[in-house]
Amino acid sequence: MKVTKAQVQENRARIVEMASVLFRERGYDGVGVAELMAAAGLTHGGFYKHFKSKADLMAEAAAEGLAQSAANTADIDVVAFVNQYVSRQHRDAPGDGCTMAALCGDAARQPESIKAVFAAGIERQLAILENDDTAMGEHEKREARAMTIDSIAHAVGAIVLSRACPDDSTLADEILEICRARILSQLTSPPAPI
Amino acid sequence: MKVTKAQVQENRARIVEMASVLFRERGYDGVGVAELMAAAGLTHGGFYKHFKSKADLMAEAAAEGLAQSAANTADIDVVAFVNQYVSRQHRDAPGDGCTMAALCGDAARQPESIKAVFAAGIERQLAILENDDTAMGEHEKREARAMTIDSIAHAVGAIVLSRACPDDSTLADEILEICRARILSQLTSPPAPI
DNA sequence: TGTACATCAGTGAACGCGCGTTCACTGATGTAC
DNA sequence: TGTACATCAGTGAACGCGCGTTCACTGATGTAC
Repeated sequence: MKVTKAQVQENRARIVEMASVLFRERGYDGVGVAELMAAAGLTHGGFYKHFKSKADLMAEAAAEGLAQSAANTADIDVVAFVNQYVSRQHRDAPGDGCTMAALCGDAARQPESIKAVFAAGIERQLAILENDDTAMGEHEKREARAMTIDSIAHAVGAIVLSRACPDDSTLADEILEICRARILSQLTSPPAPI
Repeated sequence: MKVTKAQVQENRARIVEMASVLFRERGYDGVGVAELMAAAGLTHGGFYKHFKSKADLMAEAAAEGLAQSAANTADIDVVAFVNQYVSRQHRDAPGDGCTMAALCGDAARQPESIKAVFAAGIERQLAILENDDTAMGEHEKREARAMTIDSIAHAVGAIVLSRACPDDSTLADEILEICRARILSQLTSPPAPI
């Protein structure tokens, strides 16, 4: 049962797409190759016609997830980004959410090749959010980058800590609300540079 | 080969202690029962004389790790905490480091019982760092708590993002240095309350 | 205090299970004529 | 354009492996007398 070239491409893309969602929801060890293929409407045997190994797909799925996040935030500024990022909706839907927040804990234990994908994803997200003006001087550019890095780390920390709390806990919501307010206030009135 | 009561207690404590380190280094799925027991100098068969299941040990090891972190920061203030927390040494030694930073990604996918342990650990850490004065009014207390929650989330985010980057990457160090400076500056000159 | 025996932490083989991966086979597609 | 054949994505059974867990057994400890 050979399949058209277009179908092959479509199938492969669907595997990567489903993997990027399922990995975010349950972690790299939480989803098997068979389940991944089933989610894409295929059987497990064909997996290795598309990928060298599960680790290979992990890297590609991470890249896909990070690129998707970047694309989703291409037309909004940092304030809007923080508002939608540090929210209950995002926290409660990791499969549709940020790959950094969902998988950076897993990434830390993966080979360098996957960490490199994450670093590239972070840089890409920075480039989009920095919103750097060609008129800015070197100093302002450095400041803008620092501010964005700080906001992303802060926001990731809020989501990741909040997700580690019981589903109905007040602490989980408290973390989100406090952090969102503080990140936003820091963005509008940044501290003096060091 | 029965063993003295004291030895039993000591063995059990050593299993929990080793588990708390190994889980932080490699995640809950990254270490098996046999390896855990071997690390404690025992064989895997006796595991179930001490614990109902691996999940049971996971909860206990998390509690142990969180309690240890709390104990380690009992005599320092928030500034000192941030300085040692948001550092390369901490990032590069997860086994000796913060359980929240090392395992909150895993915890998010664990049953509520383990999340409850994490929430309790966070509250405990807060109680220690808040350093609240009995002379403080309700408002100041709430502010102090908010500041501490924010700083912890911020610091966790910095470590967790930095660990997801390649070992020798400049981005990994950049994240740490920028975040440490910002957290500290926010602690010394907090933004106006909302 | 000394003796006889029950207890139970620890051992290591064995269990079923699900994992990542391999393989012989299928059959529609895409190509060569 | 029509025919013959090679290709190769997809299938599903099978592989070895390591996992969490169970079990019969051991033998020093702790207890009862």
